[in-house]
Amino acid sequence: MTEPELRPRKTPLQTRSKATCAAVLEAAARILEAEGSHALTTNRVAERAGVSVGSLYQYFPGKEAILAELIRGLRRDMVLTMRRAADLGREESLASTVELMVAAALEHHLTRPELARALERVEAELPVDAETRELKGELRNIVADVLAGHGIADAECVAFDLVALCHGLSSAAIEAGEKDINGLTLRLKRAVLGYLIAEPAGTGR
Amino acid sequence: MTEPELRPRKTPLQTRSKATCAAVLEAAARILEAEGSHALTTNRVAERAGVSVGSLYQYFPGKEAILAELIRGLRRDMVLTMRRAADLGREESLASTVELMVAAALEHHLTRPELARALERVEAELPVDAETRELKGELRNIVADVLAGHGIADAECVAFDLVALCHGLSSAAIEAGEKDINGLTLRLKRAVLGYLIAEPAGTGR
Amino acid sequence: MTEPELRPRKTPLQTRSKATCAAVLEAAARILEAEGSHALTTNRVAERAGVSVGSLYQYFPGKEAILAELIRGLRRDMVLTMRRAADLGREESLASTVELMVAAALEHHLTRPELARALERVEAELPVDAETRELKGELRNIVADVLAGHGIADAECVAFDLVALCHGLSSAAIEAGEKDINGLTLRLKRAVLGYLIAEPAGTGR
Amino acid sequence: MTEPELRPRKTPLQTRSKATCAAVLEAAARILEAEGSHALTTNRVAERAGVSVGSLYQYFPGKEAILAELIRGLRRDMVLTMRRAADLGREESLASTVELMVAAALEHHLTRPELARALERVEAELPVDAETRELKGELRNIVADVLAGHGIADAECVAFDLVALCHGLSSAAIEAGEKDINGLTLRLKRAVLGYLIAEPAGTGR
DNA sequence: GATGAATGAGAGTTCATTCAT
DNA sequence: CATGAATGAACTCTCATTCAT
Repeated sequence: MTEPELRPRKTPLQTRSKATCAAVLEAAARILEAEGSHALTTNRVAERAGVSVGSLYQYFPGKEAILAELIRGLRRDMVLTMRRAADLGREESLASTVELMVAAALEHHLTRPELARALERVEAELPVDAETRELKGELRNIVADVLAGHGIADAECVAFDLVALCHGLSSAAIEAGEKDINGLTLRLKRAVLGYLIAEPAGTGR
Repeated sequence: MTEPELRPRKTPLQTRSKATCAAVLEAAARILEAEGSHALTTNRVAERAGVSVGSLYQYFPGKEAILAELIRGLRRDMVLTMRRAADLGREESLASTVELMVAAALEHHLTRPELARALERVEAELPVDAETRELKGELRNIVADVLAGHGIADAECVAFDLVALCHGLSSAAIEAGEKDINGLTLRLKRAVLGYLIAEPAGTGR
Repeated sequence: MTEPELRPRKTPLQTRSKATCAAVLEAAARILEAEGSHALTTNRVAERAGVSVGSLYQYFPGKEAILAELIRGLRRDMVLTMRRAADLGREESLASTVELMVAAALEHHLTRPELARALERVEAELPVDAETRELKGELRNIVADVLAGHGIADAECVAFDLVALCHGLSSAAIEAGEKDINGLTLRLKRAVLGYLIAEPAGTGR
Repeated sequence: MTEPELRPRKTPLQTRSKATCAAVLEAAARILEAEGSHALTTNRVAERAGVSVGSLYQYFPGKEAILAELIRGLRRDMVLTMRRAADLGREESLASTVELMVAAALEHHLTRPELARALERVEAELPVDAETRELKGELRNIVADVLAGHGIADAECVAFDLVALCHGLSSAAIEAGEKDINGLTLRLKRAVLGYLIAEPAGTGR
């Protein structure tokens, strides 16, 4: 099984190329959120992007590469948003910082919920490329750093759990059609702070 | 867009039929966990099941119906396991009951982790059929009943959150290759009990 | 290209067999007239006939044989009806006899119009079997005999033309949804008598 | 029952496209006349056209659309031929005009008899598209105009009958292997003029 | 004889990708 | 470089026919 190339073919420097590239990505995103991944065909993407299939293949080695790039884009955004939240919360109480970060995490599900959902599913079926893996690690590191800064033990593992648990909760809520974002933020905060407060179980007796 | 039929075509009563039907489902499951949903073609399923395509179509109106049936099977198992756990914990402390139920939830991710993951992704792309929706509600009801029995307020919403959060956490952990099941159980317990202990946020000052 | 067998497999003598046979034919007829020949599958015919596919194949060597039998049935009816009309008109004027025969011809299009149409199309795609060919000749002979009895020259050729022309006219009218059968009978009579009156062209100058 | 699309997918403007399109139609015609509609499969058409199936589907949404296009082509030809005949006969006697038009009608059966027959059968099984219906009306209008121009009453109904009757007669003759075209023309003329001469029946005592 | 589960060749159709223009 | 016509492997699904029960 030869892994398909997931990187763009060339990093376009010229203006026109960049525009084409962006148009392709945006077209793919729109199809993905409107009709799901089964409707994403290269021909349709090209058409929607106002570009010929040939041109599409000029910039992306294949369909998967487009998806991979969309995923990287989303992940980059997440890392950026999260880093900003972490920075803002640097001098704050743990509770406040958690609130900021939870809001940041939610943002990702709120701006283009269908796109986020679709990409998540796609991501699970695609071989993870190096950059994506790195970005995921980065995200957890940001959280871990914040936790460590507040003296929380075993920050890395806790960060992992908190990210996962937030992800599960917000995905489910958004998918269930939850509209009350404030309420959802509070529930996420409760989950996070609860986890942090609860004594690491297993110590008991 | 005509929704594809997701129910099996005939419920086989004879022995031979039942065997064929089961063979198809098992073959589909195996392909799914070994190669992912993109490798699941009706011809391959039939071949792997040692059955002709024609026979496959005698029992399932299409690929999607096979997937839907696998999903229903999994969900039925989950409900059963969870109900058993809830019953066992009837006279126990909240902490003990949580432990039982968390273990039950994990079981589902542990028996055939890849299959569970694949089906989850597939489920998100498929139109949900009535029975699946009902089974999901049932699961939350079981949890909500337990919570209510322990005097927890707003049991339904809390049940939703707990199920979602456990799901997120265990999926992520299993996917990350976590092998220490005891440890994972403890982390899940911590998340659940933490959420329950934490005062419903937003009340603060 | 081996011609498929178009004769029934056995001429059933027992009562039950005859019933099965008839049920199959009637089921096929019903499907044909309600949904067209593309919907005529052996499985559906069997089901509709309340018989197993196996039994169907006991009496007919294949799908085509069922169709061929239906065609023969229709042709036999036509010959019978037409012979009766010819007999009735034996002592009558030409005009009256023509009226009787035209009515007889129309009957065939009126009792089960859709079935007649469907079978006609099917017949054109099927290799003609001996009996059908004979029946068609028979029909023309009946007409030719009547014509000859009225002193018309070249009766065989004229019979051919009259049959064809009536067929064309009534098919088209029925297909166009004509409901006024009396009117249609008059038009057919006009066509037939007109043809007979008109001097064999080509003799002119 | 969703009606299949019968219009071509794109009207090809470039030279290459037009060639492909034409090749497909011609291949389909050849298969139809040589082996009948049951042998007309998209793969075979493509192969015979020296084109890939993909290309075929680029221009036609399916098998039926190819057939529909062939039918439209034939009908267009018929209308053209008939109009020309009607124009030629403008200053002539009724008998001469009839001769011209009868010859025109026959032409259609003579150039590619098998094709014409096959398409006729197919047409009866296909949902009629708008253009085809229009062309059929057009044909009758041409005839009706000629008749009206010669002072014939109820020209539309008569036109309908004449077209139908000619169709029936020539189809049957051609199918029966008639080779004497002059003779056939005379018989058609006799049928038409006879119908016109014969008093509209039903008036008689 | 009757049954109906099983068969599998083959039909229709799509879509990622290439390449002549 | 851009274009979009062409490609064809692969996929879903049907249905005439057989044969073990």
